Amino acid sequence: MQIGELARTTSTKVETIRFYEKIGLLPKPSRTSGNYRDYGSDHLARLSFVRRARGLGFRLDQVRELLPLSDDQNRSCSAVDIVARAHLARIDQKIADLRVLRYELDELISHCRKGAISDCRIIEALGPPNEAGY
Amino acid sequence: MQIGELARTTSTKVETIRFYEKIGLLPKPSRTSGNYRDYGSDHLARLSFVRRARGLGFRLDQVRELLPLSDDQNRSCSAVDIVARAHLARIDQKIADLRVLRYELDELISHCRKGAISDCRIIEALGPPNEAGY
DNA sequence: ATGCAGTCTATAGCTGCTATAGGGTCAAGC
DNA sequence: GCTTGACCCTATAGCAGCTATAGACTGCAT
Repeated sequence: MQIGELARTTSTKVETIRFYEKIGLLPKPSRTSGNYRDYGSDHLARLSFVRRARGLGFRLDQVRELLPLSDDQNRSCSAVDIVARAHLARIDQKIADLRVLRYELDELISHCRKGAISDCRIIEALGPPNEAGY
Repeated sequence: MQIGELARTTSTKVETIRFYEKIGLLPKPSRTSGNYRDYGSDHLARLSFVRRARGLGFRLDQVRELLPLSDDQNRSCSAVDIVARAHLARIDQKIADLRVLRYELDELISHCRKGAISDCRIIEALGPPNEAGY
């Protein structure tokens, strides 16, 4: 299986696969006589793992943490659980942050609509501390 | 006012201010005899604007869009409104995406807890499409 | 033989900073 | 007058996580 096919089956760009190889996230595959990368099912499995983990928002260093755990199926669950829970906490924090942001922005927009054209609340709120009180 | 003071009053790092200047987000200030940057209230106002907008999650190119609008107070509100609403929509989308993510991850974790040590659902779910059905 | 899709390496670019190296400036204290 | 220390200067490289480019080769069909 050459790189393009692997890319298609995992919805990954070719360059990304080569990038993962370069940073050691994917093992170097064997090469054909024409120096083309030749992948097997083990590469597919590993890349799928990486992509799924990335899709769940894990950062590359966390994926790196999870990878060896995926190898020995025994006793790994608790270790995985720790990483996953930490990640969940970060996601919750991010959601909370975005909600605050959303609220603030929504406030600004609704004031903008109500206000006269000449005094835009958004612009005002974005001004310096001493000019626009907030 | 030199750069350190401007940095402190706007909670910005000195390097960030110089960076903003380099990319043309802040106008070049005059220099003292010793080649130190010398800022005035206009710089303070503009940097405050940039930082507030960034704090609301606007990207730098959006801040660039908003900046000229902040200059002419008349007729700008609707233009600002458009940018702000687009930003709000993106935030909503991001929150929705994170919620889906959160749910998926939570599912995995709870199954992991319930399951036996040897079959970790998280690892399983991260496997390739043909090995772990999902 | 030629064309074209696919692959190769190496390198630079993206966003939004942050950090480093290696120097200059300025006010205070001895 | 000289040093110390805090501040400032420029230029450059680095971070994540890719993405894009240049310039060359391979492999298959016509």
